Amino acid sequence: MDDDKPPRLSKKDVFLNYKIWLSGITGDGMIDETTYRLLIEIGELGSLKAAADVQKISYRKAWGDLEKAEEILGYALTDKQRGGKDGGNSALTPAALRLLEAYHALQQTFDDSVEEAFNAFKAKLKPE
Amino acid sequence: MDDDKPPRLSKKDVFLNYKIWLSGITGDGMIDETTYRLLIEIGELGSLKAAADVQKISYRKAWGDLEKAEEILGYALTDKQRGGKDGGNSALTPAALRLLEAYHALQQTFDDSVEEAFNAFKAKLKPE
DNA sequence: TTTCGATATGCAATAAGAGTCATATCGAAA
DNA sequence: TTTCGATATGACTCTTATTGCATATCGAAA
Repeated sequence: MDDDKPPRLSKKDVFLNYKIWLSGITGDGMIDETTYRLLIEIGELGSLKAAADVQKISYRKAWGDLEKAEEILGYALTDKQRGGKDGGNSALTPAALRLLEAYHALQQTFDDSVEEAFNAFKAKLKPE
Repeated sequence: MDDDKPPRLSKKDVFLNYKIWLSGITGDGMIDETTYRLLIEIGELGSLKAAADVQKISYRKAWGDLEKAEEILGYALTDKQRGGKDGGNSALTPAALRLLEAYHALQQTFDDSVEEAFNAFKAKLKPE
């Protein structure tokens, strides 16, 4: 009795959104999806500036986000070099790699439980 | 081997935060914790203004939030009366009651899975 | 020793969201 | 038919976040 019609999008469809982030006790600053992706790109491109460009956020913000992230955790996420022919570069620390992996797992867990919870939600709401 | 030391708070402790919300396809407006609590209070107090006051948000915002919520869902969450001796009043529709119940269950599911996921996260991060 | 481009950082300009203020509308009860 | 207080809504102000701009610093390679 399970019909497999593809779920049609109606103008009145409702979606569940969520956002998770890490913070320190002060609540000042956070490590969220933006920070996560920024770090991923830094690891990939070896440059904070390049990572900021790819993520389409200002270098100013990217730099600040990274600063906050390291402040919250209390340890460095990147090794940064200034100067040199190419102007400088940034690389992820081993700690950053662990963070990314753990954060990714966290997101995955959420994605899973979100879908499940949302299905239950819609089922409850359905009988208009 | 499980020592029951109360978890000490260090300046470098990290906390997991999350937020969930419902939205329509347009992404304009949302139904979140604020809306949820506002509706609860409306049901309790029979007045949007009173609910806004209790929640310590401006009537302007409360009204707008409610407007958006109903727009997203495509049906009324409140029956509103203007005029009369007491100036008017608001009451929840049966649909609103269902929404609140479903939303609450959604939050509950999250609260549970969050704690679990975060514990796993911290365990992964621990081996500094 | 000059050069080049990324890192580093302050600060003014903007944009987005929420709050404040003002004002209109409504209708049961006095 | 006057009154009172909540609903309704525009418009402006305030806050906070982000962008944008300017400017300094660094150091390997040419």
